[in-house]
Amino acid sequence: MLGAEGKTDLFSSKDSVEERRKSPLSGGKQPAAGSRYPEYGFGPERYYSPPTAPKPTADSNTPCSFIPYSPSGSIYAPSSTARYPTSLHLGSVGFSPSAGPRGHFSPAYQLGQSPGCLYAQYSGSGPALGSVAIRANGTATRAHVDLCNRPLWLKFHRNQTEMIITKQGRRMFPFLSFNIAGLSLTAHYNVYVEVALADPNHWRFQGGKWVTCGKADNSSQGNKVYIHPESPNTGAHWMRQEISFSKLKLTNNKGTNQSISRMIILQSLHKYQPRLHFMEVTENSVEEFNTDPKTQSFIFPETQFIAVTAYQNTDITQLKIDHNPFAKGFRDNYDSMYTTPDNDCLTPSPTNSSRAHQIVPSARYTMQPVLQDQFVNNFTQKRFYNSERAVPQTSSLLSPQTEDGASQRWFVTAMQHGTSGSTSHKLDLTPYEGDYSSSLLPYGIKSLSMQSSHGLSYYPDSPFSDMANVWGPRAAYQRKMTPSLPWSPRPSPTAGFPEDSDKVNPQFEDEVTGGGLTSSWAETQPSSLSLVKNDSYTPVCKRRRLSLNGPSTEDSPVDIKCEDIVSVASGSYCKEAPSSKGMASFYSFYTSY
DNA sequence: ACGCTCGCATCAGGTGGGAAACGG
DNA sequence: CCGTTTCCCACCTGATGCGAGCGT
Repeated sequence: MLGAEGKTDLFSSKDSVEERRKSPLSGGKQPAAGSRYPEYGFGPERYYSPPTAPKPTADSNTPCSFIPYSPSGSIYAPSSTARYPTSLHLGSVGFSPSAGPRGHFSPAYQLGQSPGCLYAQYSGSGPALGSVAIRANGTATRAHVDLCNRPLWLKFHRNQTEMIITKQGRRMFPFLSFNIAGLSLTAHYNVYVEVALADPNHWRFQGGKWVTCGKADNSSQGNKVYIHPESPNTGAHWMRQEISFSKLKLTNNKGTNQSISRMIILQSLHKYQPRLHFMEVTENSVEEFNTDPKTQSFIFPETQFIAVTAYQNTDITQLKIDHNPFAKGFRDNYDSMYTTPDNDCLTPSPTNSSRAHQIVPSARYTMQPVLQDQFVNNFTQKRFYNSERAVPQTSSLLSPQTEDGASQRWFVTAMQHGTSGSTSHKLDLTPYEGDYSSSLLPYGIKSLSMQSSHGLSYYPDSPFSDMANVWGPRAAYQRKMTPSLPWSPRPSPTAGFPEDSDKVNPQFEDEVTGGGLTSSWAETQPSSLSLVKNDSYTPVCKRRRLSLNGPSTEDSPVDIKCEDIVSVASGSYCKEAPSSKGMASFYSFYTSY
C-alpha cells in the first residue's frame, strides 16, 4: 500500500491554472532531444481519471485554485472556496501488478475517492494519484512522478514533518525532488510547486503531540507557488534529471518582494501539502496566461508538513540535524547517538547517515530506493560517474530494489503510535513491519558508518554541476546555463551524448524492473568502510535537547541498519566503478578524512 | 607563453539553539 | 502568563577567486 506512494501519477490532466504563468527565469527552447527514458507508463486503463477537470476558481490567492480535480484529496479547500469536500482522500482503488510492490517504484495506485479525509485520517493506503492526461490528438500521455527522496520524507513524515519558516525564507528540508517520466519529449512544460493548506485546522504541539487548535486562517495571502527556475523546458529536459526544488524557500513574511519567484508564503502552525504541477505550454502561449494549457498535478502525501517558526518536535529536529548538511554543526557525537535511549532511527549515526546520504548517487540513476536521502553526492559523481555513468543500480544485495520488494521496508519503520500523537496524520507504515530481520544486515555493520565529511554536494544542483565537469556539455549546461529567456536556444543535452540512452535507460529500466544488486562486493566493502570510520570519527559533544516524545526505540535498529545499508550500498557503488583510478580516489578519499 | 589542474583561502549563505521580544 | 516569533550566534557547506605547479 505504502509502496505506491513513492510514485504518483497525474490525477489532473487538463487543468486551468488560475495563475498560469511563465517563469521569468525560463529556460530556453530546446530541440527535441532523445530522452533518457522512454515513455514509461502504464496503461491508461490503470490510471485513468476524468480527463476533464472542473475549472478552477479565479481565486488566485487560494491554493486550491490550482486544484482542478478534487480527488487530490490531501489539499484542504478553505471554506471560502468550498470546492473540495473535506472528506476526500486518496483511495487505493487500483493496483498495478506489473510494476510490483517495489516501494519507490511501486506501481501507482489509481486515485479513488472514499470516505474519510486524507489529512485527517491519513492511512497511506492510496497516496499515489493516478490519471491520464489526454492530449489534443486524443492520445493519452501518461506521466508518472517519483519522489526521489521519498524514504527521507517518510522518516520525517512518521513524526509529522515540520518546516521552519522565517522572514528571510528558509529552505525546505527535505526538499522536493522528483523524477518524472512519460512527458512528451518535445513539448514544453512549466514545472512548479504549489503549497496548499492540507487541512482546515490550526495546529499546536502539545504534550508531545500535534493537536488541532481551532480553525486554520484561510485568509492567508501571498504566493503559494514556486516555479522551477528552469521553466519552461522540454519534456526531455525534465525527464533527463531530477527536478529539484532545493532552493525553494518558505517564509511567513507576507511583505517579502521575493515571494513571487523564490519564496512561498505560509502561516505558522498550519499544515500544508506541496503539489507538483507540470503545465504544458506552447511557444505561442508563452505570454498568454489566459490560455488553458494542460496541467498535470501530483501529490505526495508524505511531503505534507506543518509550518513552524521553531521546531516543536525534537524528533524532527534531530532528523533535520542528522540529515541536513548545513546542520552538521549540531550533530551529536557518535557514541552518544548509539548509547542514548533516543538513538533510534531518527538519529542514526551522524557520520554514517550523512556520509551514506552523500555517497548516494543521484537517485535518478539508480539507487533511488536505496538511497533514501535527499542528497546527491558530487563526490560520488566525480569519482564514479565519469568512469561509469551507469551506476550501480545493480549493485548490491542490500538494495531495496529487490524484486520481491521487501527491501523497500528498509526505509520505512513502524509507526510510533504512541509518540507523536499525530498518528492519524501519518502514513500507515505497518505493512513494512516485520520484515526487517530478514532483509537487513547485521547490526555490526554499523561500524561501517562513514564519517560525514566536507566538500560534498548535497543538493542536486551541485551534483549536476559536478557532472558537468565530468560529463561534458550535456551535464554542464545543467548548471552553467543561466536562466534564459523563454524559448531561447539551448543545447540539446542528449543530442551530443548518444550514450545517454544506452547507459541511462538501462538503469532506469533496472529501477523499473527491480534490478537486483550483486552481492559479491558487499562482502568486501565493509572493511574499507570500517576503516574509514575508525580513522575519521572524532567525538564532539554538542548540546542537544531531548525529545519530549521520548525515545522511539522500536524501529531504531531498523533505521540504523538502513543507514548502514546505504553506506554499504554506496560502497558497492564505488566498487562498481570500473575505473581503478576511481577506486583509488574512493579509498584515498575516505582515508584522508 | 599559454592553458590546465589542483589546493587553499575567502565569503556568502544555510543550519538549529537559545534568549529576548512580542502578543493574545 | 504562556505560546509564538524574532534575532543573534557558532558551525557548517558550497561557490568562487587566486596562485602555484605542471605539461604542451
